[in-house]
Amino acid sequence: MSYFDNYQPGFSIDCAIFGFHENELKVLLLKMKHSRKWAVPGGFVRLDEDVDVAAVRELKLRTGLEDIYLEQFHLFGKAHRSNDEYVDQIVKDNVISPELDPWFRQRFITLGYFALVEFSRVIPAPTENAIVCEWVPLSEIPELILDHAEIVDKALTALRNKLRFEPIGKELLPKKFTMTELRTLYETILGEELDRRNFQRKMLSFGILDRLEETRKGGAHKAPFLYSFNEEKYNQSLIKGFNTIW
Amino acid sequence: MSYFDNYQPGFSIDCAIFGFHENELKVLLLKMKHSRKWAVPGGFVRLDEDVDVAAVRELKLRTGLEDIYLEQFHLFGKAHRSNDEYVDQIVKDNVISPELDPWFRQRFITLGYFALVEFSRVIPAPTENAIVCEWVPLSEIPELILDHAEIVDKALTALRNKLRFEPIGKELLPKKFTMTELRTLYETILGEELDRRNFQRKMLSFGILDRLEETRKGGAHKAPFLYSFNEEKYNQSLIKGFNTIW
DNA sequence: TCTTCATTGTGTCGATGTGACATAATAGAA
DNA sequence: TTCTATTATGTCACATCGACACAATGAAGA
Repeated sequence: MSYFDNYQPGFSIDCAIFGFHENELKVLLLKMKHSRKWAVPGGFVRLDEDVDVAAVRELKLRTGLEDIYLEQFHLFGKAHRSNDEYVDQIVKDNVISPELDPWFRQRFITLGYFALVEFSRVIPAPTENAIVCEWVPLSEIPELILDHAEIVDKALTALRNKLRFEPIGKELLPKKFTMTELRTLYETILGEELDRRNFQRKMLSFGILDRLEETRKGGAHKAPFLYSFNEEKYNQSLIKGFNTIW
Repeated sequence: MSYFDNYQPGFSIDCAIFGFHENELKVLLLKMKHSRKWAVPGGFVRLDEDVDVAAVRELKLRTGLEDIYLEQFHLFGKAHRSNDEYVDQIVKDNVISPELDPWFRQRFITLGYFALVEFSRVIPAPTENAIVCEWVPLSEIPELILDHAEIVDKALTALRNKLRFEPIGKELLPKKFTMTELRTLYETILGEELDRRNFQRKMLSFGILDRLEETRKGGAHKAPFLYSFNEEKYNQSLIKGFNTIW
């Protein structure tokens, strides 16, 4: 049985998986131990499998999580985005077995997904010994294979755009969080500072947060309230969007 | 030479082409003369061709236009969105030649594009005798093949979302237009009425319109000013977006 | 225990934007 | 000339926004 009998030919999916930790936005990357370049997790689509289901399967494989926020953002379809030099290299590096050579020499197009996950729930666990799988801060992205740098870049842009019009955070933060943690997440994604007080006012006005009775103690300062997302209202906002011009 | 030697296997593109005419949003549909169901224009991607280029090629084929606004909006990848019953039917209807039977029996995924065109520039011209090609108002969409109803539906949603955050209209209206025509376009896409006076104020505040000296005479009423889009400022707004929450 | 410090919660104020509506202008029809 | 439909522009109360002041408070240190 060959890949050609089981998988959608010339088509792959790639996932930019984002997590938030220590005030940094990180992306999950992997590479073969002995190869130099990294890649975003990706895979192929079984012939009898929905494309979106294949993406969930790949995510589950890499993160162990199933209930993940996942969204298509772009199809990368340049004629020569994959090429023989690349395949020569991965053959030489024993990244793939020789039987797979013809499969990888197809012209490939890939569908990009971005995923948002709660950092602490994921322990990057290589599924094979030869694979390294790590959270990498966006500021320290190493050299990536093929057009994967563009994939990460476009995924981040898609995430930013999403943030501008919809609530985000339920997937990236723990259940309970402080307003400062939420704001820092926004600042990190947007790459700019936001006024602490105005952010709080605006965010609360959306009505998607519940303020809990608890506070988070531990710092040499006033203990901040903890908040959680109100599932129902959060989902309503997702549908309607926040701020529409018209 | 077979399709298998020349085209990306199991992959197609489909375009929902929108035009605006007589205060209605219309979509370009086509069908074989003797078949019952309609379809949105689509095609295959040559093995050495960028996917986006294939979409432009298909659009040029159907509309004669090359400088068209075109945007990917979704990949339709359900495992059984195409099926044998469908292929049986198009074979029976002589829509395809028998040699193409195996090609069409592949599992197909399709990338949806939506396109915005100035209605008057397009004369729907069937490229073959057996094909009917028509502008159809959104309110009168006939029965469509496969999941093409979903494709049109999702394309419209994408168009609406776009309208909410970016200027739209340059591609759908003639060079010169009245404020009422622009507003009607917005109302049509959004499916709701907008206050005439507030729309004008807001639209002008974006600074992407130039008011011309001319007016459009012809009605039994005050002649409205004509406007045109200011290319430079229009494109700036496209990049920055209009109204961002943060 | 009292003071100090860092950070949070809440409020204020002027500028700007928004929704609802009034009024004036005008091309063509009656 | 008058009437009518439609456009152009203005008004006004109110909401929202950005910038900032100040009080509250949990913990550390004197």
